[in-house]
Amino acid sequence: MPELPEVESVGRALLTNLRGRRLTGLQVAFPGVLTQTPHRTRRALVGRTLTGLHRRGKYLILHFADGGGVPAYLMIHLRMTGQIFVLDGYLPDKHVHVTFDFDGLPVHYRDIRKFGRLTLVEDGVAPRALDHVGPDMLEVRWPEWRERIAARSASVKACLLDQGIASGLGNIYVDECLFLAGVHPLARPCDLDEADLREVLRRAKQVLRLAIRHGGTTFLNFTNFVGKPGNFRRKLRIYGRAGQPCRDCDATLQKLTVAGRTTVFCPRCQPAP
DNA sequence: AAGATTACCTGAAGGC
DNA sequence: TGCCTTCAGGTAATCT
Repeated sequence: MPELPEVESVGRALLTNLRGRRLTGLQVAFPGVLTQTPHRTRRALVGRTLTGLHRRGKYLILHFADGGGVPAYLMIHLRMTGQIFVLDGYLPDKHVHVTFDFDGLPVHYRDIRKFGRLTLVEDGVAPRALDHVGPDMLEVRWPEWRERIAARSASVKACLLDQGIASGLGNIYVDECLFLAGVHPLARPCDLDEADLREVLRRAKQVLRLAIRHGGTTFLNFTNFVGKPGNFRRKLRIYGRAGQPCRDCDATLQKLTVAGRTTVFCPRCQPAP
């Protein structure tokens, strides 16, 4: 399940391998993952050069220029099962929906559950399409964090999953973050003191940076640009470990549903609000 | 009007 | 070599 670190990992590889390359073709097997028709997408992008890329939360924004006019952008969100990769001798299966031809180098978009989207932005203002997305979690500083979250009365877990408050965390890293911060997932930000809110932000950034260094987490089917799984899974402190002992205090980790998601926490390290 | 719930998809896993 | 149910979780749309 790609969250910020997995998207970052894919983005870095895309930039390294494709910057300066010209898009010479675009094959679309399943148009549903595109926000515009294959014809329009092709017309907007084919012939242009990939000149840059940036990431906000779980979104990747690819910059395409043609040496003069208004640049075009392709915003990519992998949602649950999206993958972008290059593999030597790879034969696309039924889950490969789009293949980019970068001057002879095939780049595949594969997505088993078809939740992901490739959004074409032609007017040169890609950020406007991200207006509903909050700042990247790694960019948020304490004063902004306090302003955005302190008054909330939803569970802190729901707030961390809300990409409009800050973007990048998903279910795995939210649980890791709250465990490290010693904060119960059902606690409400409006009831927490500033030290706890500060700690939640600090731990969120810490776990994201650590996961980036390890190439992300592979739980089901995340693979990086060259088809390799991430290495962070063995570092996970509690995600997927309900019923097992806490690595810090030996208490039995518990499971409950918060904000509609499976949630694991330590009843001793994260006392009930 | 914020917070909660459901729809979108497919595949894996478990019960019988 | 089956059938059915449940689960996985990011986001948009829909509810209360």
